[in-house]
Amino acid sequence: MIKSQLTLVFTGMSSRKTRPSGYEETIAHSGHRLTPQRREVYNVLLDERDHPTATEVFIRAKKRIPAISLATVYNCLETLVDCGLAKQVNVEREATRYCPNLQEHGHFVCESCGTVTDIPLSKGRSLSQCLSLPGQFSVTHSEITLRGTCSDCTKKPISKITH
Amino acid sequence: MIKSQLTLVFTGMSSRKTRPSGYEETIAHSGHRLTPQRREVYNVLLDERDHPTATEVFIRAKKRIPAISLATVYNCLETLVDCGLAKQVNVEREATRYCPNLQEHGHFVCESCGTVTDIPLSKGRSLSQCLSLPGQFSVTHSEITLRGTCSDCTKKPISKITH
DNA sequence: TTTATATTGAGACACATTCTCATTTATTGA
DNA sequence: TCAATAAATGAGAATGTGTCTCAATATAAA
Repeated sequence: MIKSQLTLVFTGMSSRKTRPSGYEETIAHSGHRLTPQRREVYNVLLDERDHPTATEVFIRAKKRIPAISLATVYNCLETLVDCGLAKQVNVEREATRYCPNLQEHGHFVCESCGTVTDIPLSKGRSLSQCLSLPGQFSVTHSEITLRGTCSDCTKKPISKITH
Repeated sequence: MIKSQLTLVFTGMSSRKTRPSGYEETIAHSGHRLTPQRREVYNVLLDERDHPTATEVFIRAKKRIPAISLATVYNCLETLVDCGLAKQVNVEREATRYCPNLQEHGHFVCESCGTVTDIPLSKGRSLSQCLSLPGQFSVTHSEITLRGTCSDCTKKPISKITH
């Protein structure tokens, strides 16, 4: 019964773009179980690459698993981050957003429409090269965020952010 | 009475390093008043460049103005940011920190001891050069944060963060 | 002075996130 | 197959940071 439902889920997923092959193994091998909730939360991230917050993921996941709770969404997102399948993106002190893009990249936040866009690094550059770091500092993570006006809003400057 | 106290405060301040000359005018000309509370909150930032949170500023400011409240510290910090005399520094979703360094710079967060260090940009670089930004994107602010192990903790790796 | 405006600060509030813990689900080992 | 064990879910309470409200106070302008 539940098994067949999972099969459907799998069928639906095979059309999703750029899903890392073996993501199920990634979860399993991290010592976590691949539950229906985790699977769907991950699908939500893959389906719309717009850096949703936990609450937004919750709303989208509810369409697929109506009984899912916000706490579970938080748990699932944490698991995905643990496994390395998603990254947290923090903009100022707004709610944390989630991003399944595993390449090293920066983010652009449009102050007009609020969208968060992935921006690739300049070719052959790493972020820590941008700073003149004193010796003995060893970097494990780096993060860069730009703010301004995105391409769309530059073209039609009428639409203002409404939230 | 209060006037003479302020004079003392000024005397104390003259020894503070790299205080922008004319900071009083900066506040005044921004349409804000230079109150004792704002003055001392600013002094707290200048005295210890360790990126304190609002609560930490509150604790330090209380030693100088025992009656000051946390809400006022928040108000004062907001005013200083408005005037451009301080910047907010957000690390993950931790409490916002405040920084009176007005040069464009990045931050290094030590995952061992928790300190936040200012890191100057590489000579002749701007942050947006690190990313390959599509046309039509215009940048107004940029922010870079590195995480890892700082110089001190590399040397003595015993001390671990305890909070 | 008198009036208008700005600031302070106590407490209530908003929000994102985490915690607790009973229930459910899955896995392992006889 | 059937416990026994382990892990995950989810509802609600709790936490922490930061904001809002508003009355009291202080300052500046007329």
